[in-house]
Amino acid sequence: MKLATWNVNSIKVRLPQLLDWLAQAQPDVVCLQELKTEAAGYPREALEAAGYASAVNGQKTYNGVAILSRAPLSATVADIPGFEDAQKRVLAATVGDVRVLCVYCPNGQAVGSEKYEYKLRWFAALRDYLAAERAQHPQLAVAGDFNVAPEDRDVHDPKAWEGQVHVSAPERAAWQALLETGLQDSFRLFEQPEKTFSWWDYRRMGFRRNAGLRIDHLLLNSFAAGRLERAGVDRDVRGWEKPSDHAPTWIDLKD
DNA sequence: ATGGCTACGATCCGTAGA
Repeated sequence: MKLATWNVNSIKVRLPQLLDWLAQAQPDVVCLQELKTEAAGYPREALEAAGYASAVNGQKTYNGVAILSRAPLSATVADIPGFEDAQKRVLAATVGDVRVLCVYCPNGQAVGSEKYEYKLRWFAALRDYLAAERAQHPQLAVAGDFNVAPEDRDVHDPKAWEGQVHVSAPERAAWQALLETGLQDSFRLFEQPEKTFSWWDYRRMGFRRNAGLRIDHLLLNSFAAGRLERAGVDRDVRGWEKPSDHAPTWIDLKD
């Protein structure tokens, strides 16, 4: 089973690239973030024609997440149960024997801002949700845009980013707390090329300079991690016409 | 020191992303 995550930065604008990438990469399950549309504007039929069922938690203009799957999706749950939040950032579904959570974690804007405080509160709620899900499901995968670069090697210029939002100590501690529910960062279970990133700024030729961050992640509990064969980033997609600022990030699990 | 691009929604600029 190939499981991927991609922040598409508008599903309407990115549909052609998404269809091209699906045909090329042949993933079985895909978590999408930043749909920027309500379910009514979601291209369900086009994706069905490409062979994928969709579960959608949409929102106008901002946020919005979906899970695509070739196999049927069941036990769909939107948002973080018990956490009051108007922003559509979370969607869970079961595919085969794997519980899949799609997450679009808050950006945080700037350290100390109101949005930063929201980001930390949101991560605490996610942590509790993951702990509960892990207790309920033998195999758990959490995939999405976490908006945290876990270590300095996940940052193109750690000195320039020091203390900034996405790398600040409280955000990295919040990331660590997610792992401590019993999850592993699949990407780091393999030798990986240095300076592998999943996001590059649209400005200042960020992609051409490889001025990026690794902020899109796939977390697995130990049972799911035992099936892990490969992990990577489809970096080329960031160089396509009219790209998202994120590249698809994926893992292969043994069947 | 700032903004640099892209998407969106209601315009011809503000908000947001990271």
